[in-house]
Amino acid sequence: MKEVSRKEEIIKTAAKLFKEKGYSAVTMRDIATAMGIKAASLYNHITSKQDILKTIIISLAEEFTQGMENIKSSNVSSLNKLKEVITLHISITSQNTYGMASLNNDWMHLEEQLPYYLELRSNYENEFRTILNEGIGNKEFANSDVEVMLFSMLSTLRSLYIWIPKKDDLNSEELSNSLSHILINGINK
Amino acid sequence: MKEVSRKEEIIKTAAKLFKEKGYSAVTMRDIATAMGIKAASLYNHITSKQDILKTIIISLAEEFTQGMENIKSSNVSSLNKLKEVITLHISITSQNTYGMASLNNDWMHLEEQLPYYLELRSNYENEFRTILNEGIGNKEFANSDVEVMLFSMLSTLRSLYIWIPKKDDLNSEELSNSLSHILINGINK
DNA sequence: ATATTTAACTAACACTTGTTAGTTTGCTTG
DNA sequence: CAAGCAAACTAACAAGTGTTAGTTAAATAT
Repeated sequence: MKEVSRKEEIIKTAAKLFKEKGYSAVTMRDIATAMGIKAASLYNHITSKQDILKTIIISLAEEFTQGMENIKSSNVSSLNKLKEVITLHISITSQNTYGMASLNNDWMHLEEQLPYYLELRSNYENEFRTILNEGIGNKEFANSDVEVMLFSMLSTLRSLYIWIPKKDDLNSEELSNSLSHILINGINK
Repeated sequence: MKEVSRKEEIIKTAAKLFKEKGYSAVTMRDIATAMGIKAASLYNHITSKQDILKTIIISLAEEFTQGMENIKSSNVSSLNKLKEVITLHISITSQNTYGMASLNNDWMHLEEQLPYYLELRSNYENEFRTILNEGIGNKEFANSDVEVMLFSMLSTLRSLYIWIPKKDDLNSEELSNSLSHILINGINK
C-alpha cells in the first residue's frame, strides 16, 4: 500500500550512515537520531542491526547474480557481454550507492549469511572470468593475464559507488560508454 | 630501543586485524589477545587506539606523497611517469598490505589528522591528474575523459592490497609490467 | 463508537568499550 | 648486591552498546 515502508526508510538511512562510517561504527542510536526517533522505536520495524546489514547486502548480491545470469544466457559476442557487465554495475550502483558501500566494505560482518554471500561472489567472479577467457579464446581480447584483467576491471567497477555520486551530472549511458572504452582500449594513443 | 620495536609489533598486529574487520570492529582486547598479553599492557607502548590508526595511515600517506614528488621531478615521458606511479603503488602495497587496508577503508576514523590526510590525498590525486593531462597534451595518451581515466586507474591501484597477498608467487616487476600493460593498452586485441 | 493497528515513547538490562591506576616480575647495569 | 627499568599483570571505571519490556497516543477499520 504505502509507497515506501517505514522499514525501507530505516534501511535506507542505515545504508547512508554505513557508507559514511562503516557498519561497526554506526550505532542504533545514530540511525534513530537520523530518523528523528529513539533507538528502541527502530525495533517496531526491524529485528536487529545485523538484519539491516543482511538485507542491504544480500539483496544487492542477488541483483548482481541475476544480472550476470541474464548476460550469460544472452547470445552476443564476448565483447558485448563485457559491455553489458559494465552497464550492469553502473545501473545497480547508480540506484543504490549507499548499499554498494556496505556490500564492498562490510560484507565480513555478515554472520549466518556470510557463506551464502561468499558463494554468490565467487560464482559471479567465475562467470566474469569465463567471459574473459572466451573472449581470449575467440581472439576478441588480447592474450594477457586473465587474472590481472579480471582484477583490474572488478576493482574499477567495485569502486563506482565512490565515484558516481560525485558525477551525477553525467548520465548512465555516457558513463557506460566512456568507462567501457577505457577499460577495453586503455589510455594509449 | 626495544620499546620502539615492541610498539611496531603492536602496530603491525593491529593493522592485520584492522584489515580483517575494520578499525571500529577491532577492540584493544582483540589486539592484546593476538599478541598474547592483556589489553592494559598495550598502554605501556602506545598512547591510544586512535594513535595506532594515525601512525599506520599517515606514514603510508606520506610515503605516497614522497614517491609522487620524486616522479614529478624526474625528467621522463608522461608514459614513463605513469609506469613509475604504478610501480610506486605496487612497491608500497607489497611492503604493507595490512596498512593499505586501513588507509583505504578507515581514513574517515582519523580525528585531528583527518584534514591533513585529506590534503595529502587531494594533492596526490592532483599530481596524478597532471601526469595524465600532460600525456594527453603531448599526444602520448588518447584524448579520453581524464576523470574516467584517473578514476579507473586509481581504483585498480588502491585495490592492490586485496589482490597482492593472494598472488605472492608473482614478483613485483612482473606484476608491474602486466598491470601497466593492461591499464595502458586495455584488453583489446 | 469501539476495536485494532501502527509507531512512537520511557526505562532498564547485561555486556562491551577504551582507558587509568597501581602493582609485580625479571632482566640489565652501576 | 642494589637500583633502575621495561613490560607484563589485576582491578576497576565511566561511557556506550544492542536489545527487551511495557506503555501511550493517534490513525484506521469494523
